[in-house]
Amino acid sequence: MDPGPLNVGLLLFIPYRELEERVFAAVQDAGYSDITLPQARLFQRISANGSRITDLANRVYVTKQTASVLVNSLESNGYVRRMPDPLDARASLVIADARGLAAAAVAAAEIQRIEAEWRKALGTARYERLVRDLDELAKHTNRPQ
Amino acid sequence: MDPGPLNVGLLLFIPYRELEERVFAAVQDAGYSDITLPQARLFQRISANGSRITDLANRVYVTKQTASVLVNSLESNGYVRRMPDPLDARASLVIADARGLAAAAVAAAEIQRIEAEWRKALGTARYERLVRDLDELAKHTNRPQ
DNA sequence: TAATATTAGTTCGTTACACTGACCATATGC
DNA sequence: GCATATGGTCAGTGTAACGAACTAATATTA
Repeated sequence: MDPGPLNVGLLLFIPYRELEERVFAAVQDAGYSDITLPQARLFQRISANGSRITDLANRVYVTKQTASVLVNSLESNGYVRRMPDPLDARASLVIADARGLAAAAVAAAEIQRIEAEWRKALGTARYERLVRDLDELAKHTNRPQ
Repeated sequence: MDPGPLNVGLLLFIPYRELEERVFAAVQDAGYSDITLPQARLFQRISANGSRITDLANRVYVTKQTASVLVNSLESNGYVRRMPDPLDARASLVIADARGLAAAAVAAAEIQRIEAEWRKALGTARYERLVRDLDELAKHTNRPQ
């Protein structure tokens, strides 16, 4: 049952998905059980000063229709709110609301825990280097981040 | 519109998803338009000597019911076939079929192209090091790979 | 400044996906 | 031999994904 050598995509995917799974479980266990994984994936891409639907859609790789639906759900449950974009009356800015900020704190704490594990597994220097290289690679993609 | 500093999860996600998107588009453009992204994600985890539904479900992070549905679709379109598992009469092995192998070749070619770009962007030594470190990190997760 | 084209976002309708629960068949342990 | 665990499917439901069509506001250009 040897799956064969893993390509780069899978090598990126495996730790990514492991982290996501653990963080999402931590958030759920902390009482935020009315958020789904696709909603959480969108939520974490919202910037502190608010993000437009279209930007979120691009970051998450979904259509703006889908992003709109996800934001509606998040809004219904108090994770985010919409505010008018002062620069463009067509647009609105999605911004984290109280419940969203509280959930984000739980997520951040779990990420810290996982990073500590990974540092231990690879050694601090090697881990820090990995993060820097990933950052460089992410910059190289021409996506809106 | 500064999204703030990106956590490790996102740093892994961004290049992963970029690669996936490009590979999937290449496969579609090559005429394999009857495969969906979730199906392709499962397909690429099938080992050369066949994989069980349960193993695929674990690798892809879906339930075995979902994996079963995805395999059915892939089977209908000639990407995979099921064969009985000689070691366990309850199980069956999912294995790539002709159309699946042809599509996989297209995917592999596109991955090579992307890796060449990434090597160029980071420098060969740094890129090879990154891949090794990712491999180490993937090994550290206790998931079935 | 009036006509035209773009862009931001929503609504509608449809399909695929993902989950839980329940179930059958085979294996395994005592 | 009987209880229990495991591999897989079936049924039912809700969410998420898409394309197409639409409204409203902004840019563009004549």
